[in-house]
Amino acid sequence: MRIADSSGMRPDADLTARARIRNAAIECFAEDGFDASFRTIAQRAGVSPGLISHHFGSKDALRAECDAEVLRKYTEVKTNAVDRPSEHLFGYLAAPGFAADLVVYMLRAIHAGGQPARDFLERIIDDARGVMAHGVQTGLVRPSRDEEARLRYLTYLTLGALLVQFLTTPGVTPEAFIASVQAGQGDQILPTLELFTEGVLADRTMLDDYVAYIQERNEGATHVR
Amino acid sequence: MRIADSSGMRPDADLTARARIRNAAIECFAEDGFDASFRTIAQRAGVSPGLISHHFGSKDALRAECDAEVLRKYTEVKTNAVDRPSEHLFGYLAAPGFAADLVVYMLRAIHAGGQPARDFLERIIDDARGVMAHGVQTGLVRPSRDEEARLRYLTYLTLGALLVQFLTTPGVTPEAFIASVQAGQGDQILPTLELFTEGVLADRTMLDDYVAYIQERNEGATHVR
DNA sequence: GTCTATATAATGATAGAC
DNA sequence: GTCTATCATTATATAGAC
Repeated sequence: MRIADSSGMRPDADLTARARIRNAAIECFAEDGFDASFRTIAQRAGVSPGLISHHFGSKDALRAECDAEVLRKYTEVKTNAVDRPSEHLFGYLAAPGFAADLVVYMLRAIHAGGQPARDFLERIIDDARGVMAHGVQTGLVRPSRDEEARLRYLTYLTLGALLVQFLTTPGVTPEAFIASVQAGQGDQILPTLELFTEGVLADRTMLDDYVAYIQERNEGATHVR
Repeated sequence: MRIADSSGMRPDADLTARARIRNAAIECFAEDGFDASFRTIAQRAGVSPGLISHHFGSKDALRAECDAEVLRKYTEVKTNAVDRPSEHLFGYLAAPGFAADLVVYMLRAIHAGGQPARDFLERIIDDARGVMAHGVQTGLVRPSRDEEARLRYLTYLTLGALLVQFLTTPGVTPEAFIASVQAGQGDQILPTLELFTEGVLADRTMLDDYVAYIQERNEGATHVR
């Protein structure tokens, strides 16, 4: 079986121009956002701007293919990361800035809003669902009174914090940003561990009162029925 | 003393065209983002597009004035909210969607990135600093091992969650979005109280280990000096 | 398949009449 | 101060040559 880019080399040369354009667009979108122009993308792919329109028809169509490709590679990286390290894994992760481009592309997709943002968000929540369920099962994570609501809210929080920091970091490349996140930028490890271990509120009354209120409300609703 | 818009009425009529343009721009920027065109803004202000250039010179200059005005009104609303309700207060909060425009404008500023995003972020953190310090002082909020780092991280989290939800809510007006947030959209009250009261991790070992590591590192550094 | 050249639309900014 | 008309730029998309 022959796999196109199983080596660690830059897979530019033996790809069709169409695929090169798509990959260049993913990089440009990650670096500059989705208002990256055809000229920029064409230059990176080594083709003329007109060829992009010729192959993809419209910018929306180009972006749709990029979205799909990013999700596909994201799935690939994730499943490879769960399994034991295979030969496949290194080909992707060794390429400098590749996983970074994936993550930053998804941030850009959320940033741009619209239906694609919702699709990516749901996909991220789906993945987090498995991680959280596993954490609860192994006893690492507390059970929640509403697992689904917690899952979504925690995703909003963590994804949003990443986005805010990305947007307010001046002129950073995807690789540099992801590297700084992995290094625990700005002393965030301690506050993260504090919040996730101890919370921030000093006593339980607000939570307990609200839980009691919810229970009363539900009992009342059951009564009516 | 005569105050221009002390009444509860729409303050359009007796404002100069320049001020009407600025206010219209703030509304347009909040609703459509900063790529709202001069034509859109001019239409809302009831003037011609050319007049915007004539008064403000450039779009950046217009936005700078809008930023300043939003920050000014934000300060005004905040200080009025802290003091007892005065006559001034109602004039602003009664106007439908006014506080909403302020909040959403700031979200848009973060969203657009660059130096203005950093300015607004720092301003929000500054305000949160007082709130957190007060919470710790009254015993409502746990003290942190690094108050400043926690402050910043909590701001990233909460502001980011707001931004992600705003970006992934289809075609929502500023007023509707803020209203849904105030109503506790999507069952977020419970997970928020859970997280802030109990955290999510089941035991303390990760936090305790990290705190011990930090202390060792600091002692080592002190030794070297 | 690929390029060059061009059409078309929208934007911010400018000039001059009133 | 305000408007109309226009310019210059940029973007995507298209047409036709090679």
